[in-house]
Amino acid sequence: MPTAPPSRPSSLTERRKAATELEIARTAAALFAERGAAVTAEDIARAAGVAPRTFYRYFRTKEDAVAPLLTGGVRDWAEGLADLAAREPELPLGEVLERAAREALTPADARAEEALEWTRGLLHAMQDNPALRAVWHRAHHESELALIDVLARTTTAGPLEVRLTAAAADGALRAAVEVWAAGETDEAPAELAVRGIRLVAAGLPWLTERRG
Amino acid sequence: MPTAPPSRPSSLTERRKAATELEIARTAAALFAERGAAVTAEDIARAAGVAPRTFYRYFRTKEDAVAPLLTGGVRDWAEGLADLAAREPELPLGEVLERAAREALTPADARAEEALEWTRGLLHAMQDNPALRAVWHRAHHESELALIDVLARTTTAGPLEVRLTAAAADGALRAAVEVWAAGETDEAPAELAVRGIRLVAAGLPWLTERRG
DNA sequence: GCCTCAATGGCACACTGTGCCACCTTTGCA
DNA sequence: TGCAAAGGTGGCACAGTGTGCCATTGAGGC
Repeated sequence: MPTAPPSRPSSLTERRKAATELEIARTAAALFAERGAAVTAEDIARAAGVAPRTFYRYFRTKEDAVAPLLTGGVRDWAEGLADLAAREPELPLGEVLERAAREALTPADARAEEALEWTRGLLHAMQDNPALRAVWHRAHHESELALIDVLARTTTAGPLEVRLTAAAADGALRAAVEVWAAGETDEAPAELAVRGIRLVAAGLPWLTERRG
Repeated sequence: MPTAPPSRPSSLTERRKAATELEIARTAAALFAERGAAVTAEDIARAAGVAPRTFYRYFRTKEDAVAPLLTGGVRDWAEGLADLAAREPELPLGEVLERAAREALTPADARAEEALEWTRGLLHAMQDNPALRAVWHRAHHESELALIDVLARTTTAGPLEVRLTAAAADGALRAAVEVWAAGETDEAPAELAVRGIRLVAAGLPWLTERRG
């Protein structure tokens, strides 16, 4: 999960802003994981050492505060695949999706590793916090839009096919992270995602097999 | 979209409650479609002829007010397929999904027809109203949970496969309704959904084909 | 060292959603 | 028919959310 392009050596002000944003995000994630939905924006602001008014300058809602830790992987994937699809016009789309997924879900540094660990706790906290889950869903919605855009430009598939493929591919990424976060497997998120994307491309045989 | 089991001949009080709920839902849908997100709970309440306090007895948030018109189809689908899977243990799961989808998305009466029409307007209003879109996504999240439950009980597929199938199948239903609502096709929602489910089961060839 | 500008925080405000209570209609029963 | 229990409704107060506006302060360019 690269999440940030090598982090250009920025000015003091910019570095402080980035540090504050990350501090708020960590604080919010910890509080949501610890106390569930019974956390106020003021709680987060105070614990992060900023004024409530400042908190809302960084994030539009209190749930949004966890986005930097929660949705980085999805964002990276959506951006990465658009780039890759343009850069390698020969590559089948399935492979574009796989490579971008592997890159986005393989932690590249300590920062990305930490975000992935927070993701685990946040996905758990979502179980009984709809507003928090909405952040997750919104990120995936945006990734779907990006996918629809790429598919519409690079295939001749019809509207249903395009939207369906976007939903299924994004669903594969989402399922991979959710299965990993639930502790239902030993595989790494990146491996799960690649496997999921291949399944989607090849078909789901247990839907056509006779049950019994 | 049956949405309501034949509507048992209820008491006066119950019929009034149902009428009030529907009136609020219609009012909310009309206001959201007309004015976007710039609608207050008080606006909806006043236009529907109830007190704000009463409004919040019917719905937890102002966006939830549109749920009876927006999410009926998805709910019917999720419930229908659980029933059907149990009732016809021989039927391949793909066919269970298809039949339930056809039933849930084929308007059964004027009430269902109306709801489907509102759905169109609401899906459009969602474009610039994240809170409204969250209602849509939450309904699909619940449908996914129902699907995961059915799949876990009736197949031997692993955790990734189960979650992935749930995401893809629900995604097919969602894509079908969204494509229809966007006016990108002449097909009916039910036909689109069935076609989508079959695609998911059989695989998506344009992901493996070489581009050009 | 000064000047500009952006980040911060305080304040007021509209709006959201809920607990509590008082009222009144419906409903069940004598 | 009369009456009491039950439940729907609405008013009120209140904690919390999110934003516009303005003063203060510290960083970065000259």
